[in-house]
Amino acid sequence: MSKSNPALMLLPDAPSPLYARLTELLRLRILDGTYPPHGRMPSESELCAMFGVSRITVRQALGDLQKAGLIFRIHGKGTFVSRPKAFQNVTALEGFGEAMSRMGYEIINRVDRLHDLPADARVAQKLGLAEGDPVTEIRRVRLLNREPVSLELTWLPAALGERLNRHELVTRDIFLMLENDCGVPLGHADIAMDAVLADEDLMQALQIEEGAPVMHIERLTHAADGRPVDYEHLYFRGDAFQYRFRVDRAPRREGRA
Amino acid sequence: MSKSNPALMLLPDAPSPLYARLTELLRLRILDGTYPPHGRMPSESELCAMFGVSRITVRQALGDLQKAGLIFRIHGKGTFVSRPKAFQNVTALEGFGEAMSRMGYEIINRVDRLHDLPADARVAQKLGLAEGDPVTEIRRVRLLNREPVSLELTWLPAALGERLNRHELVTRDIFLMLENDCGVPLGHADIAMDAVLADEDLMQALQIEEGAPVMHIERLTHAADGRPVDYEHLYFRGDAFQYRFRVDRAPRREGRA
DNA sequence: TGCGCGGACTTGTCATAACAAGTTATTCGA
DNA sequence: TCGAATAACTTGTTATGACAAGTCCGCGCA
Repeated sequence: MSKSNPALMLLPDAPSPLYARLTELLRLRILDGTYPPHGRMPSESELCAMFGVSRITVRQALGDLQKAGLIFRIHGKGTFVSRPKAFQNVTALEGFGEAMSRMGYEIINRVDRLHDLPADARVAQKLGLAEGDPVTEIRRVRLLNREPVSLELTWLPAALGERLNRHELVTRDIFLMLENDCGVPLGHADIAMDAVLADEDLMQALQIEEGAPVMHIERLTHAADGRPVDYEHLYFRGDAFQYRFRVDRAPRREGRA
Repeated sequence: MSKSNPALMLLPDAPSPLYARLTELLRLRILDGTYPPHGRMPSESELCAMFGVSRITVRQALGDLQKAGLIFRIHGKGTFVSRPKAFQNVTALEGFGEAMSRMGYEIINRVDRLHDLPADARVAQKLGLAEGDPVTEIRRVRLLNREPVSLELTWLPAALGERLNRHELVTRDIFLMLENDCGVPLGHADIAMDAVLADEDLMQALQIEEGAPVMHIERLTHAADGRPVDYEHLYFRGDAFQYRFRVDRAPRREGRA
């Protein structure tokens, strides 16, 4: 019924779902100021009329924008544009390089080690393999503007690890290579962080003093289907790096204070 | 039409939305093993028939479970239970006490300080106030099973801070008090983490040795409308605590393999 | 003047219906 | 026997319709 609607025709690809196109269109209007921060958006029924779509479609689009943090809704009042938004969807699972290059930093990875070996008990358990199954072990030092900021130990199932290009490991994130080159869509990661003191190995790798504070991050990344695909231990210099992100409040189920 | 359905009647409160009750029921069945990890759940139409609800309701419930990471869906195949799931939806903005009590730990807060004072430049900037505007400063040490795990410094606009009950600060999270008692729905938080060494103050507060590693978290929590409402510096003992959470890969626009 | 009540908005929930699109197993034809 | 078409599933998308519940404004009554 909305095939001839000019507004939606403007969007790049007709094949994608209607609500997705509407989401993008509204996102653009928010970003370009058509709907200014803290301003009220058209009501759901107005949007239905404007774009010739049903309310269920409008609500799906608005729901996505809400999840992305661009708008918020107040029952009985309306839908409003969120404030400027300092940093957007940093909640998202993102490689360190992805995040840094998005901010304009230059990242180089020094690959210290890259080889296959039998999985020890811990790695096997995390990756859902049997002890002794072949895994690829990667040890990298990441340099941000020539300064070492982190030491990263990575284990992948060897079947995946063998498909990584050693040369590209210097500049590209493993995440991107897994998704784009290996056809493994990523789903989520379980993360544990704590603070530790630098040991001998870390001192050398990160060029810091003994006893300097280091942030330790254990990250197990899963494919979209839930299979664990990438197990990492990351050590960040406490003095040179901050891990920043944004978390959203879960939709509150009634009042179970 | 589903008023007489026995399955849904088992749930505590009838007043809450149907899909929410269905979500909880399915969550229980997943947790108690009725639907085992990696097993297939009943199809959407089967669930419709089982509970006498429409597919739109079933899909909303399943969507919530998916967001919570308990299930995943494959187009054309079915809906499946995620693996064991070590820790759940910790992506959500959640108070420390909320998270710990959910895991069965006993939390006590020792309130060292609670008073109003003029905001300094940094606090004023973060909270969007003018320098010198009154803010409430709270200093707490959190004890988990009698052991100190964190030192927390909190600043709130005085208008909000005055509505907090000092007595309740001992056992309840500020987040919950803001939402339930002050009527301030929370939206998101911007977080920065790094590792530092314990100074004199931290040594005493957390009963650790000098130079012990401490995880430092700066957190600026915003209300649903984007207004900053709660600025905190948290210091966690590196040896006694891990910050754990889960992040999801950003939904890939189009080319999503 | 002030208070309450209702009407006109808003978003939230839910039902019914249909078709599209992806997966799997079966069946039929070469 | 092997392969392709197909039927029978699945989840994904969308429309239409209805009522509930929250907010706000103004009208009328005391």
